[in-house]
Amino acid sequence: MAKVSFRQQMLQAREDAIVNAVNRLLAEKGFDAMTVDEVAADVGIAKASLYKHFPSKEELAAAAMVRVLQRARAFLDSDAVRQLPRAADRLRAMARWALQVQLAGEMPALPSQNSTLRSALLQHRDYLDGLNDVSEHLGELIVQAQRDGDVNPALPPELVLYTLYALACDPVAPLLKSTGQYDDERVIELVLSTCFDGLSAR
Amino acid sequence: MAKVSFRQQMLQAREDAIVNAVNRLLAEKGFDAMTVDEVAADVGIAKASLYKHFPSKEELAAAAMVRVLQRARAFLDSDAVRQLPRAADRLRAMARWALQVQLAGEMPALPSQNSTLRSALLQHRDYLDGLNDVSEHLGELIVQAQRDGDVNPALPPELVLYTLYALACDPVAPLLKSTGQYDDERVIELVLSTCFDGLSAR
DNA sequence: GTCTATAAGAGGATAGAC
DNA sequence: GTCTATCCTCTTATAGAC
Repeated sequence: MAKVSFRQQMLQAREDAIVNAVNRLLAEKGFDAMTVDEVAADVGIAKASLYKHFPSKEELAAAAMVRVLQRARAFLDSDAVRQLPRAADRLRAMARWALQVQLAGEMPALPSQNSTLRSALLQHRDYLDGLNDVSEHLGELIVQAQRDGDVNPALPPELVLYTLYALACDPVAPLLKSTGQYDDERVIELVLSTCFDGLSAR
Repeated sequence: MAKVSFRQQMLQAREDAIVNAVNRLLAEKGFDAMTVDEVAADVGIAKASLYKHFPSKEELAAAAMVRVLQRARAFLDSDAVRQLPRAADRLRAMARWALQVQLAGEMPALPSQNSTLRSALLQHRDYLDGLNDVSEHLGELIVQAQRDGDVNPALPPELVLYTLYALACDPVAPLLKSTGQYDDERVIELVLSTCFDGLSAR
């Protein structure tokens, strides 16, 4: 009994290491440029061993996406967020979190265009569940923030949702950081400002 | 003399057709998913013939990027834009133009991450010249709009520039259009609103 | 479950005839 | 400059021994 549990722990640890590597590589170079050989080398095992854990490259990417969605959900449920009184503050905290993850090189990037990966993900139960879960949670916050008069009620909630998702993938924050003029915190403040307050003067 | 000119015209027309196909395919599926075979099939010539015109896949993509930058520059120089009194209005017109091109499926998409293409483009004279040309032009408009008090002067001009570039590549507008609830014009108005006025209520 | 070795195929690029 | 046919590399995926 204890032996089985131990083996499962080892298995879990190994798969965590794999997903970590995939996550990092997806953030760094994207799905197409990431090769399974690289993942194997990064984890330090043979490629064939990888395929014992995950049946395809698409499943590898899906696992990374599922995990980042879980992280997002966990952050939404965290005390740090729930203590914030206004829904708009919680949305902003979420956006800040996504930018932090992105600047840390841990935001796996999917091709926004149609691809083999996109169609694979759209049939992936865990991924869809995770995406729906986060989207519904955010959707409620958006509607609430609009009721509170904090988020522009003239905007369709889907637009607000899409805009927040886009924030996490946009190259703006990394580009701004790459100029070397601002530290991470300043970059995040600036990008949040353009997103929530717009480019126009107020 | 006339014969040579005619041949050059034919050559030019053929290369235009190629760049058109590349542009459309880049917009539809991106650089990695686009194959040279597809381009050749789309143009209606053999792949080997393609390589007589452009020496590599990267050069094909670069040609498409150069042309869209030329189109952007031409729009900036057009009467429709120059007649606008305020720099901020000209920036908004530019953003609107980019969204129209994107919704028309004519905005070639580059991988924002590092890739073979990115390094190739960074050594491509015509591309860099075109990009600098447009960026400088936009940069002047941004600074002027900030002086006018129309664009938030607290934002670094590079951030405004990057944000405008990101607008043209973001999946937000196509996604919103795909819901089928809004026509192109409405989608563009909504996205422009989030970009310039932000998500927060004013 | 881990390895080495290899199959299988896609896709960028080229040879050579016309 | 256009074609057909081919090369060759890279990459996903698997076979089979341990």
